[in-house]
Formats: sequence, structure tokens, C-alpha cells
Amino acid sequence: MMDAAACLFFRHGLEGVTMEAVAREAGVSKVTVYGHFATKEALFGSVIRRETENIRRGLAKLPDTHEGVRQSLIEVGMSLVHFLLEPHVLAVERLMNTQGEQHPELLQAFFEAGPWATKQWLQEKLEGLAQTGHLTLGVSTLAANQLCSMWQGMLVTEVRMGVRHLPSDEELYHQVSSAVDVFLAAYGKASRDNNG
Amino acid sequence: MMDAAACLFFRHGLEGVTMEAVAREAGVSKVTVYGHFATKEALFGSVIRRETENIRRGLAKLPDTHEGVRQSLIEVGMSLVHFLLEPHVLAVERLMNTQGEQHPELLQAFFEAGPWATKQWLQEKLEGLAQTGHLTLGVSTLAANQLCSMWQGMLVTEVRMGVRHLPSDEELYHQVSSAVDVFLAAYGKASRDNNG
DNA sequence: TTATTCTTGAACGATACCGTTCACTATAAT
DNA sequence: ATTATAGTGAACGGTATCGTTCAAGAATAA
Repeated sequence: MMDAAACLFFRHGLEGVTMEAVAREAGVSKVTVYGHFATKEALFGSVIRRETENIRRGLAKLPDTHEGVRQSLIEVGMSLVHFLLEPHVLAVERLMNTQGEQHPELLQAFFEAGPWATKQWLQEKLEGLAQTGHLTLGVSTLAANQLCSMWQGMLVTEVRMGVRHLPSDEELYHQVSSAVDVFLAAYGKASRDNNG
Repeated sequence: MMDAAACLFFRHGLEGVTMEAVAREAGVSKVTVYGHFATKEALFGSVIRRETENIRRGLAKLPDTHEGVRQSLIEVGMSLVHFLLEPHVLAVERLMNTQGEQHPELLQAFFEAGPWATKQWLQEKLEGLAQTGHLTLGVSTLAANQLCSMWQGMLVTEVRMGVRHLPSDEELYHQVSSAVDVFLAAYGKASRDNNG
């Protein structure tokens, strides 16, 4: 039943979905829907919270880093961008873009489970690599931000907004590996100055 | 009258605005509004096209690059991010995020006048700097994308979505200049390998 | 069997908004 | 003065959706 709602919200947005449509899609009666969710907003909130939790779990599965720094960062970057391009994730991002203003708590929770958690996680990984001498970081929070931003580039946004198709794996690899190389040119072990 | 509509659309989105509200805000009668715009969609389209044109003009005013590459790129980056953080620009981005699916032509026009024009412009500037020997580029389209992405980081998105306040000028300068330094570490004149 | 719970279809009142119509007014040009 | 142009307020029909109610059916537990 929440599956049905999620599916419809993903396709038509909050305002584009009728409680009757949810009921129909779920194969139940409208009264039953109202029996479980007092209002449409409540249903929407439940759906978003579930998907947010889903994102949290997905991000927790990002591959760990190891000593082969370049290869390692490329793997993480590919996994991350791949994940961000999954239909469910794109859909939740779209929904938060459209409904975030009306639902600040959901928006906050989404950011904490998604972008901010990712950045925090990456930052800690980078600091770890720096402490073992595999990187020469400046401000780690800036570095994580930069790497994340370059990994995604304009790609994720363009796909999310529907002005671009999904990239091929080669294209994605190009973008991610090039980002890692730029990153390592600045923060790699042998970098001469680390802009500080 | 379009000013009134723009103001309301910016605040409440397309669906959140009534033609009567537009009429009231503009200080005219609803019939008059319908006299100028056959339907609400038409009015919305006109507003968006006007604002898109406004963005195009704003981006055309970005400072030119010069031989002091680092300083130059910092200036451009600061100008760009400053511009992207202007309320009108943020508002249009928000609207395109929410209504882009329903209005593909407007969305396309917005991207061509905004993000894509910016990237194209930057790419040409970078190529110019490379030809005069001030940069050692790899794939110029990747490089422009990376620089743009690092300049903005997660900042613009966070502000647009309302989970963050406007940054101070110092904070912005930190982000932009650090991005330029990373960029130059990879593509600067004296870079050893330019990740090819 | 009986009682309880959950579900169902259908209909309802209330509200909101769209886009239109109509009869009327004001302003300005010819 | 007459005509044209543009605007005005008020009301209308139509449609859509919300959240609720009601009488009745099906399944489950005691």
C-alpha cells in the first residue's frame, strides 16, 4: 500500500496524486487508506521517511577505502554516482526538491541521511588516508566537498531534471576517474603545495 | 502584472497560485489577467521566459579572464556563485525543479541559457588560457565541469533548498579559491601530469 | 454460533479553483 | 458626441479533491 503511494508520488508528485488513486493502485478502498493514514500529508511523510531510510542503508554499503588510493577513490566515486542515479534515489531527490519547503522536517532528515552523511563519511575516509600518509589534505571538509562535487559534476542534476539520459559506464568512469586525478593532483601524497 | 505573477510563483509555486491572487497582487481584475494571458500555464511560461532571459543577461556580465590565472579564476568563480545565490536566480531554479517535468521546453531553454551556457563559456575561456600557455588542459569539457562543480560545491543546492543560510563572503571566498587551487594543481601551467 | 474486527462501495458536504460571461464604467481619439 | 478600447465587479457552471459517513459484507477469534 505504501508501495503504491510511493510509486504514484514518484511519478506525479504530491499534488498530482489523489487518495482515490492511491487506493486504486493499492487495490484497496479509499476508506482503508484513511484508516491507516489520517491524511494525505501523513501518507506522504511515511513514504518519504521510508525512502530516506532506504537511502541511508544504500549509502552505508559504499565500498571501503584501501591503500591503492587512486583505485580506491575511483571505486567509491563510481559506487556513489551509480547509487545517486538509481531511479528511487532520483525520485526522492525530485520529491524533496518540490516539497521540501512545505515539509522542513522531512527535508532535514533527508539531508542528514543523504548528502551530509555522505560528505561526513567521505571526509573521515580522507582523513584516515591522510593520517596513514597516503594523502596530504588541506581542510578536510573542503576536500570532501570538492571530491563529491567533481564526482557528480552536472551529471546527476541533469539526469534528475530530465534533460539528459543516463550516462554509459564508460562516460561515468571518465568523469569519476578524471575527478579523482584532479583531486590527487592537489591532495595526493607527492603534491608540492596543498593550497593552505 | 507579470511582476506580481513572478513574485507569487516564486513564493508559492505554480499550483499554489490562483489567477485571482495574481489579479489581486497586480491590482487589476481577473478578467484583465485572462485578457492578457489565455491560461495560467501561458502566464507561467511568460514569467519563466522573462526570468530565463534575465539569467542569460546576468551570466553575460561575468568578468573576463586575464593572465593572472589564479586571481582571474577566483574572480570569475566568486562572480558566478554570487550570481547563482541571488534570490531571483534561486527562485527560478526552484521553479524549474518543481515544474520542469510538466514544461520541457521551458526547462530546456532554462538549461541552455543557464548552466550549459555557463559551462560553454567557461570551457572557451579555459581553452583560451591553455592556448596561451597559461594552462595545461586535458579534456576541456571535463575541466570546465569540474571547476564549475567545485566552485558551487553543495552550497548552492543547500541554499536553494533552504537547509542553509547564505554564506559569508569569507566563507565563499574560501570555497572558491580552494577550488581554484585544486583545479590549478591539476591543470596549472607547471603540472607534471595532466591526467590523460 | 456469536461477536469483533477489518474492509468495502457509494455517496455526501464542503471547499477551491478554473475559465467564462455579462452588464457596466472610464478614458481617449476621431 | 460618438465610437473604440480596455478595464471592472460579480456571478456562474463545471470540475476536482478532500475527508467523512453509512450500511453492509467478509474474515477471524472465542
